[in-house]
Amino acid sequence: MVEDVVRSFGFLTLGTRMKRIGEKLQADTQRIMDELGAPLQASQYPFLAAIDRLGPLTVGELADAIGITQPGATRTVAQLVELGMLESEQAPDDQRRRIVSLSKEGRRLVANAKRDVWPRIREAVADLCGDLDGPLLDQLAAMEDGLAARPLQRRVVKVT
Amino acid sequence: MVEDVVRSFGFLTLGTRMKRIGEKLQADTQRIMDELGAPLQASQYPFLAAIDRLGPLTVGELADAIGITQPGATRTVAQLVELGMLESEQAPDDQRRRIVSLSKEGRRLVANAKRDVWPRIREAVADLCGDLDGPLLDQLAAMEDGLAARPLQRRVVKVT
DNA sequence: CATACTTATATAACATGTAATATAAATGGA
DNA sequence: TCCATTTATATTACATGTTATATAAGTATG
Repeated sequence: MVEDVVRSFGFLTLGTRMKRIGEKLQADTQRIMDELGAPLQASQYPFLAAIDRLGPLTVGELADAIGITQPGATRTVAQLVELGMLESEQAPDDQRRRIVSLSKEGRRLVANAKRDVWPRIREAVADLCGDLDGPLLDQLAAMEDGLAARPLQRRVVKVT
Repeated sequence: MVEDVVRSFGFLTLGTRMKRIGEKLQADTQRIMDELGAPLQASQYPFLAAIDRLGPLTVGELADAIGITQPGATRTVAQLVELGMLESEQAPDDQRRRIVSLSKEGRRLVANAKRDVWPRIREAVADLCGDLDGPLLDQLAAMEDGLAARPLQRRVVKVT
């Protein structure tokens, strides 16, 4: 076994390390959703959830709400419209803006996810890091060790 | 201002959020390095640092040490060889393995970075989150607020 | 009111990760 | 020893973020 230098370097490589943990969490989350029959990419759900929570939003507002750049939001919105989960229409007063809202199927998907999928993911992540405390680097180490010992999939309450 | 839903959703979107913070840290780190005249991408330094710390490594060992997949390591090693920072040679006993080591210029770059760049980055990140404590989500919020208030670049001790 | 600025979205080029698979070398058992 | 399996690296296709820039619509000023 080779030493994990990104862990050893501490604050110097914190960005790399947080990105790496985030990607691992997203990948595990994706597997949980696949098992539960959720038909989208994990990265696409924040768009549905944001509109479900805040109501119809423009592309720029979605980018802000999700914390990515506008071109990223434009692309994912286009994918979700293509998949029939979102609808977008020109704003009546300002032809530059596009108002993005949930389609009927999008609303159905969100309702199912809220009932069957999101609570389980929340619990699994809480199982991993809900009780953590102390310095940041220690918590990150605990998360990495915890994921290695038992990935998120095995922390999900079984579907009966 | 639109609500930051990734923050609001807590554990449900933790992966997205950690990835987002990691990317921001990397981007800020990149800017610091650019200002300090370090000529590589932030994501390439872990390769140099790993070999500096552990000695010559194979591609697979580098991937393990840095925590990425082997194809990612193969690509970055190829870039750094192309840039003249790394050298790779076939292992004498096993023609499949490539032993990757620092070139003369790579060693010079690491020496400079260790003296002038890495300590400053470490300090800047420590300034952001060295004193954090408590639950993970609170610490992440503090990091996001801290970065928004004063990016890493402005936490670097000025070069005299 | 025409022209210059600003704003919202789209597009292009690129960075950096992944998974799946190809290729070549080493290894082990009939 | 030969062939099947395993292992190490390379390649391909793709996901998802970025920055820079184009385009089109709104706004404001001479």
